[in-house]
Amino acid sequence: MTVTKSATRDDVRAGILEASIALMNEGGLGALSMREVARRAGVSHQAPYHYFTDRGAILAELAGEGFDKLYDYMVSAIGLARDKQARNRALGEAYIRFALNNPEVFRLMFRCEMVDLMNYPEAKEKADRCFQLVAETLGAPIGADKTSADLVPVIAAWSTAHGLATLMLEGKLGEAFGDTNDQREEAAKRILAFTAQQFTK
Amino acid sequence: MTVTKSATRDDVRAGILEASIALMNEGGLGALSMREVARRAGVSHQAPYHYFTDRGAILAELAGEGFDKLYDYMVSAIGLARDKQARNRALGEAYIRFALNNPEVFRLMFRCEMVDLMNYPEAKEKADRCFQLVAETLGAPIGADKTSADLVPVIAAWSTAHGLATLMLEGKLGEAFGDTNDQREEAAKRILAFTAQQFTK
DNA sequence: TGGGTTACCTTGACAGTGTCTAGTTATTGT
DNA sequence: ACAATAACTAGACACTGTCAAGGTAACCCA
Repeated sequence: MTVTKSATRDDVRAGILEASIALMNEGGLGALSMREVARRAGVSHQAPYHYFTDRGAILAELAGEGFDKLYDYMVSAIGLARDKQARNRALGEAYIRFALNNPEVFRLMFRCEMVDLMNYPEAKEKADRCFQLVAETLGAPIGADKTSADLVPVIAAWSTAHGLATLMLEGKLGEAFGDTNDQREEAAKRILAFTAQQFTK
Repeated sequence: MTVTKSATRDDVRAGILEASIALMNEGGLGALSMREVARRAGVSHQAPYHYFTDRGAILAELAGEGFDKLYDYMVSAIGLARDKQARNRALGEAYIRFALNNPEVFRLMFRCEMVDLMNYPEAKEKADRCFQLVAETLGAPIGADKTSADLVPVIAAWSTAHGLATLMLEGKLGEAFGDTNDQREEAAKRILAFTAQQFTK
């Protein structure tokens, strides 16, 4: 029986991730430097390398956590919906809510030069899990691979939600839709509703 | 009458931008460092600061050029279309073609932490020009501001095209749609066509 | 109980970066 | 022709990611 003495390995690892998240949320991804992370975690500037091969590995871990969180957002949103149409709408709204609430992580998750999922299989699995959930919720055949024609509607819907989230996040729609996340989310609902209405006409 | 001696001011400025573009296209935005730009342009590491206040100003200039180029893509695509429906489709396709052909510039144009258009009015104007073109082509009332309900369809369509471009660019759709730009553009056409077909049903 | 292996972490160094400051050269207007 | 100004260079600073080498403490097996 090993009694925890001061800081176990896992504590250090967790501290590093915690510091990374804090930095990211405070000053954006640009503020997340290995040395500052180490400083915050109270370890030497080289300690993080014992847990993560390089900066990209930390980002990949954070992105993976992001995909898990997105998954949770979507699952609980779907759970509240009664019929198929409500589910579809809830899915898109959850996607955008996640993006607005976690802008930096969202960026991380969808920028291949920051986190190339090819190199981080466990993060890729989490991402794929999200995509599967989207595809199945929107009614694609189970296990349909991305080349299938069945997925055209899925990708179209995904693109709309993703594009809207991105444009809002990057301020390309101006502040016309409000400067609070609640207002922007409300605007997003209207736009998604319009799209959905066209689809089911 | 000033005879050009060796390299005029404008030449140097142009050389700096040229080197910037080359670096960006070769190694991505991360490879675009002030010092490397200067090295390529054959000037001291400090010379670029005489033309651009900082790294962000170079990026803003490149982004501005990007918006101009996007504008051209869209205008010439619209020109070839006969009716309204064809114009709408051509617009979205041109948007995606631009993104696929100029991935790095496209990223630059739509990432506010890299180029905050608020700080670069002339780049912002070029961006607004693009948005106006999109809005008017898609049939919004002339001069409608972004808060107007008339713009809901415009933003919905824009989101779809932008999201699709982004997801493709970042490799989130896998290589299922092919690894050449032509193949991907073809796939994008199918997806946009599906969306448009829903809208006009 | 002792010795060695290993995981964990530190310190030091290197090349690279953006940008400030100061200095130098060239061009221009009068 | 001369002073002012623009264009450019050189040096320095603090910062970055990461390699290399060293140290320390825990564990395993005799």
